[in-house]
Amino acid sequence: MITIRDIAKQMGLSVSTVSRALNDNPRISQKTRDQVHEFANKAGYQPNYNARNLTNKEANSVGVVFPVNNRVVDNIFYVNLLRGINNQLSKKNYVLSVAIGDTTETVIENVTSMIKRGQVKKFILLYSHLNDPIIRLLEKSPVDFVTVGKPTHGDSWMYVDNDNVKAGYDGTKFLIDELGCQHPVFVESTNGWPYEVDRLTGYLTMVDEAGLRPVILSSSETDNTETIEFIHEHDEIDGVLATDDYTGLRFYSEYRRQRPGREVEVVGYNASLPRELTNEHFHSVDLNPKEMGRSAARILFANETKQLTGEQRHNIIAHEIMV
Amino acid sequence: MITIRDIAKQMGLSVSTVSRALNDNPRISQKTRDQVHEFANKAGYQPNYNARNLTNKEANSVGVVFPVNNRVVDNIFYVNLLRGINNQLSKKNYVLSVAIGDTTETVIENVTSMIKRGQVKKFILLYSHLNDPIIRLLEKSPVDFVTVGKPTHGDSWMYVDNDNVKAGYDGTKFLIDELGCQHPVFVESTNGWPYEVDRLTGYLTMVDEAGLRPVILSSSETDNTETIEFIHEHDEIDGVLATDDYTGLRFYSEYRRQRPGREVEVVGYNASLPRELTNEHFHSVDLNPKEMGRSAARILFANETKQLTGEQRHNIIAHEIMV
DNA sequence: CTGAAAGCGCTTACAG
DNA sequence: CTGAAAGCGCTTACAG
Repeated sequence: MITIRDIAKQMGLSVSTVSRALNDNPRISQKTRDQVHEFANKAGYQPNYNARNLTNKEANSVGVVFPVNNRVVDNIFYVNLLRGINNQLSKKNYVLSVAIGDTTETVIENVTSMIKRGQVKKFILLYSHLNDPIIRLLEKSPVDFVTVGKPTHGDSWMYVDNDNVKAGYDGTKFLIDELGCQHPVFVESTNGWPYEVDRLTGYLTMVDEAGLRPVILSSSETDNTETIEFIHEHDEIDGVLATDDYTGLRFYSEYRRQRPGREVEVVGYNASLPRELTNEHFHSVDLNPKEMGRSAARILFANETKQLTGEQRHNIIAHEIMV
Repeated sequence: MITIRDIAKQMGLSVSTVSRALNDNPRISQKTRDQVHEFANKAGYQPNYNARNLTNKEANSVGVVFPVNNRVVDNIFYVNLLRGINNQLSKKNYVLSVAIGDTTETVIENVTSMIKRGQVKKFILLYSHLNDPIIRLLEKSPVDFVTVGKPTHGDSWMYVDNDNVKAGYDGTKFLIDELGCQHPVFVESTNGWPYEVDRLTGYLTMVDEAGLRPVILSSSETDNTETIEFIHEHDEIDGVLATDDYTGLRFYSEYRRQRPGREVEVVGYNASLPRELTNEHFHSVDLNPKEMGRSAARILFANETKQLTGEQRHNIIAHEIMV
């Protein structure tokens, strides 16, 4: 691999001049800068980042932390986040380092060594859980981080998120206005994730605006007796706003099993199911994870240039209903 | 962050001695080594890898390359590969750097800079495509790499894979022996991936052994008229061996649509669908991606210690039928 | 506008 | 068994 020293020697310049030229230091004449850049490009020069990071006490790497547990259907969301993040990192000559493991302990160790080794000073968490030990660790470390999903309360740290109240509202509106539902039920998981609470708020607002009656079902992933009971007790249901596609599809399957021949319209979230696995009664709100990833990376870099404050410390990404 | 120099000063030793002690150099007395290790541990010392890599001309990072295009359902497979890979990398104090992008050009650029910057000297490709430009690039670069999936022909490079002939055989056997199918059809994608060819071989062998008649359907992802025709022409079909879950579920859905009230048993591959999205007639062969990831990383490190040859250059991971 | 020198935190040949 | 010194490839204060 060619070094700055090689360039200097071949161009009859000093190492310092070449370094400054490559970094576009105004103290070097425009002419020299241009010449050096051209030479470097032709020679396919790339700075050795181990050296550069060592001198600058920097790290051209962003640590991307996966949640410990995740469901099969969520993976498309995470991979699209990766796509968005890396899209930005490449431009900045940064590398995307993932921290992923089966237990919280493994991930903590992983993250700790990334920091202590001086290899990572910026992190993106692909989730935002209450009392998450990784978040606590990052808070007291000399690093920057952004979560995907807002903090459970307050604006304690930087994040990207969707407007989940609006996403709940829009999904419900779609059920009522576009699909003609008169009795949409809100189906949530039993986890009580913050985004579920927000989508519920949006649902309630829209249902109220439409003069309809709200109905809520908490659907356990392991036990569907409650769901079955619910379906039998609520003959009127003609639409479902589910907090995610998986929950929606679980309800839908059970519904079809319990009431053969009848239909409900379903709106879920995440665009996480291939079209072929569902049918025309199934809709999804795409949260645009790729854009969320991009945005997360942008915030991280913006905060480096100049400490962000208030509103600048988070970004809300638009969602889109996939008909 | 504490450095080797800090330890040296505080222990009244020289920097060289501390360095050697930490690297367990036998030229340092066991006693000193122990003392240094203990001190370092207590102090939470972690070597600065930028410095270490610079001196050793190494890179404690493995580049993990995602395929450019992938289907929604494949992501669980990739994320599990990541889990397995990182499980090994953590032990070796290596970091997992992902290369992911929307176009081949982006990914090539990504990989090229990783190499030229001296940041990555080992790669794992999460796929193995014929005439893949990334593979060609890695072949002529001074790096090691392992693919997930065997080369299209020969043993040109290191890889991990499943025994897909056996996986095809076992899946078919399961349909016939356990589920009592007499007319299992082999459903493949129109891509002709190498693993599909192998699974077909296994299918044909088993069908032959059972004295049954083989039937093959190539099912396009975009146009299912052929599939529909096929279903109507083949009244006898009572089982499906699909080259992946997605293909299997697509066929199943179409089958149910075309022949309401009738059932077929389906065996797919990859364990990529949540249980709730399918039913008791749907089965999947789990290819154990996490173990594949682990194994890929192991090969990479083994090859560093001592150039692997022949059989050592690949690893076949066992599969398992999820009933 | 350009250069010589020091330093980032490591490792290792050379010396004792 | 231990240490002083050079060097990995960069950047930047200091000097001219």
